[in-house]
Amino acid sequence: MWPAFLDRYSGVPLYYQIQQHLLEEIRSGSWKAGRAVPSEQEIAQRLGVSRMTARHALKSLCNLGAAYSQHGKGTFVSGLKFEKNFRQVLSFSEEMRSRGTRPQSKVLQFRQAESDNEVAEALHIGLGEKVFVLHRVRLADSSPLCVECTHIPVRLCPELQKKFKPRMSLYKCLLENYGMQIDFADEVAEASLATAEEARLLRVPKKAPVFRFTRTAYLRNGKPVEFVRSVYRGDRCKVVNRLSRRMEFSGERAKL
Amino acid sequence: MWPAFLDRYSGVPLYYQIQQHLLEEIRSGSWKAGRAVPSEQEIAQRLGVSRMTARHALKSLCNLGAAYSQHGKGTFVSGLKFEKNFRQVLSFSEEMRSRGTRPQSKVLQFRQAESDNEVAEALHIGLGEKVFVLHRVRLADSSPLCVECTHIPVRLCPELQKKFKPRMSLYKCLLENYGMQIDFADEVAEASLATAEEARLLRVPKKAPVFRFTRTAYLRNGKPVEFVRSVYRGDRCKVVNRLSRRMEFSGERAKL
DNA sequence: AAGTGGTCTAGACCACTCG
DNA sequence: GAGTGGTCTAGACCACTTG
Repeated sequence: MWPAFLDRYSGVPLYYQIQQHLLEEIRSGSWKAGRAVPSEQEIAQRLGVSRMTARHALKSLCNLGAAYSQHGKGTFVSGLKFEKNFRQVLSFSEEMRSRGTRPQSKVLQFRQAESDNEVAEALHIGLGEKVFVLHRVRLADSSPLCVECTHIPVRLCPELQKKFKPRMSLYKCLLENYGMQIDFADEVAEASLATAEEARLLRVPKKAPVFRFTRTAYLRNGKPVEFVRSVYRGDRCKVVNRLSRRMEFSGERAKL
Repeated sequence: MWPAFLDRYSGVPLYYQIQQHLLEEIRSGSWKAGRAVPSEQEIAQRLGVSRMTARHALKSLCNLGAAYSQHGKGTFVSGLKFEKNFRQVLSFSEEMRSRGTRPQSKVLQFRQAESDNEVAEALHIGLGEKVFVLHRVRLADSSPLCVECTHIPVRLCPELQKKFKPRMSLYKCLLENYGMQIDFADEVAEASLATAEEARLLRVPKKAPVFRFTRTAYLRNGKPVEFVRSVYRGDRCKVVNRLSRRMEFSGERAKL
């Protein structure tokens, strides 16, 4: 069926090479939705790996959503479209570029301030603790898309005002200067109407529909590093999400 | 440190018993954020299980977001709050009950129709193929929250009009009569203003802010079974999401 | 009965981190 | 160098599905 494509000396994990190979068959459309993927035993025999390694490859494939397993039956190609944009935590610049539009921003303010109640709670810091406040208008292809107000504890990145240049990506700046990598974020969206001030900045009529977001971004260890309030033009953006019905991620049964 | 709590004859997987035990320590607050969780070897030795089983337990704990691993350092308690409502695919009834409010709905229409372009594409059926159309106003504590228009292919559940009673949960009906269990859904939200008709049904002023959703719900194998258009009152709901920055789920490196 | 995925074992070598 | 997680092996038994 397949040639032996494994390279045992490349340093790339075997299970990952296998997963990528299977993924390629699925993405290319060679294997239709519902078709059985080779079983653990078949992979193990054909490729000369242990069954646990074959299993690892299949499980990782399922975790990607490309396939699903049924106890006693087999593992099957899922009917998902891969072209879909799965939503991720992207910085504004990343998000715009991934859509093929040119990101820009105009800094309205960049100052230190004391955290208010909402900010302190979101960032797990004391009420009144110093935070940087970065207030920006964000543009896509030279036309305003949103107004953003970012809060970051001063304690986490003391020299930020010197390190950060208006043109650069804030996330890149945090990573390169402080080793802080954003891993996930919690976001709350509300449907609302633009205030007079917002309407002016966004160049929309007063009381135009807008999204009002708050977002808290975390490191991998769960520590919050950024809290953002933003207002997006309703006519220029949609919020896309994938909701899971499973309580767990990869086949676990835990109740949280 | 711990007594031997494993029951090898209960039928409950060992890794799962271990995971639950660790989770309990974390949820109860006995183990603070950042604290090292027992290592794979330590668990294996103390509980008399193989290292792979201990590893499985820790990995599943990480997949839940309760901990995170660092190569060469250890596994640590994450700083996440568990009380947070992770968003799931819930039927309207489930979602309302989970918030402690009483769900109701008023059926405006329940008929067969031919799929339009958007419906056909979302449900992967032919243009014009028969679908059930269920048009409802949804109430929470006797006050209107949203207007919903659900589309389901007739082919998937031919007798639905006989099986479904206005008071029951549609998801429960699909599960009990057709064995179809919704597993996940893709949702698109827009910020918009209520039309005159919507305003009347929702009992809000004309041009009040609303969310406009479309939602496609899928089975575990990726087959779409339901497409919903809905309009929610902006003053009575928020959209909460957790965004991931990882491309993968459980530590994989695949690019999709 | 045969094939499948789910769990488990008892080892092994490696890369990484830290003192 | 000691401890950690990441990968891998070659077996094993089980529960589940299907013919």
